[in-house]
Amino acid sequence: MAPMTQRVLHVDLDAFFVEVCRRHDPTLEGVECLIVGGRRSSRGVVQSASYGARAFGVRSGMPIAEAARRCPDATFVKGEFAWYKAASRAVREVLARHAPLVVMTGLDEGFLDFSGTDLLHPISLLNVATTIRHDVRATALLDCSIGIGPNRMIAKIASDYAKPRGICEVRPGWERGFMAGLPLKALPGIGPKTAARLAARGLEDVAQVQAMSQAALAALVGREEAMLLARRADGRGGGRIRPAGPPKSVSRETTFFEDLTDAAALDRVLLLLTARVAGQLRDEELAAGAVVLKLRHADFRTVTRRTTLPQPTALDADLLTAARALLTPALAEARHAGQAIRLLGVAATALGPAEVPDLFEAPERGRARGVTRAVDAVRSRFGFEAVRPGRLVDGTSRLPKPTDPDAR
DNA sequence: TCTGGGGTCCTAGGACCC
DNA sequence: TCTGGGGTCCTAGGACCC
Repeated sequence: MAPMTQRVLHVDLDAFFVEVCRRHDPTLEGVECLIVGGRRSSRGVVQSASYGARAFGVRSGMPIAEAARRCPDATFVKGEFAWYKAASRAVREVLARHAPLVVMTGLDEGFLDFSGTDLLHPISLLNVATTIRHDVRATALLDCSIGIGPNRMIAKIASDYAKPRGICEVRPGWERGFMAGLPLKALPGIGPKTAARLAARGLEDVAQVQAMSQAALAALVGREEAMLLARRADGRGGGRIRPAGPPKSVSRETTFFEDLTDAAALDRVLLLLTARVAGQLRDEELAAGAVVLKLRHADFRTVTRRTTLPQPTALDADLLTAARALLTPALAEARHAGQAIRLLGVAATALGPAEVPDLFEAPERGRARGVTRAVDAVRSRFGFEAVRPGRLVDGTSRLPKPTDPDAR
């Protein structure tokens, strides 16, 4: 069967984190330079900056300290993941009213697939996009930009081009012309490293790639990469839009306010991270087949250690045992290298469906399962913090603060 | 200026088996 | 005695994305 023409909308919310924070704190409504990511003195990076702050050169991913230097009068806020999630869900519901298939690819963006709809009755996607922008504004109190194109890649780049509060349509046949004006780093999958590697070979713009023969391009970057680059420069790419499957990994990590060397303190953090990972696994009815421990040394070198579990599990104790067995030697290596620990993380991976209780399992495991069910029940009513791991409860074993305790 | 947290996918080497 | 090659699983690291 011939592939039918794709018709795709990409909806991208404008300064999403910033605007959601404003809706939750009316005192922020008039603030021109608003930066979300953490307190002024925190060790974090900018998650999102208002357009006012962007005028000062503030960008997401930039260290907070740098943002504060560029925009000294900015207001810094942290925000709450739960707010973003709720706002994202509200937007998703609006989008779902307008398209047969909606796939969110982040909290603040999603694709709408209209492929084949024009066979039934021709519709103007420009009109649809205009209606969606009004609906999102009215329902979720947020602005968005929309890109329309014959495939995912084009629609996504078009929405970026339309920002803020705009709509950009690229009709079939216009792809090459639209792409010609872009730098290579605007292409999906071309990040800072690849862009630098291509630039070292004299390749910086899409137009250059378009003008080259396949052979000349292959001589520069190799046959494989040449084919990929040429395809994208031509405006083809993105693949089919399909609903996201189950997650492939679940992880929690934290960067400390100060680098740590104390093994006992690190173990307490490990306990908490593991409990959060395990809790999410059970929420989503998944079991882990392997555990990955992540350390970042003071010099920013990142080390991961992985181990396969004897059996799939979502129990705190199982994951903790595995994580601890990884932490001890990894910590010894760091100590040997004279490195304090900047970040600690735990991931569950090789995920599968929740384990079926084994009829012949050891009685302790059955008890652990029962206690876990009770803990989950309390948490589902009162939140994760309602039940804390035992070693974190007594006052002497306080968790090191991952974030700056000072107010902004 | 000093670098977050949550993910996905790819590569590459070594072990092990046939 | 020396020597294949393919397939799969496991692990570590890295690039990229939002």
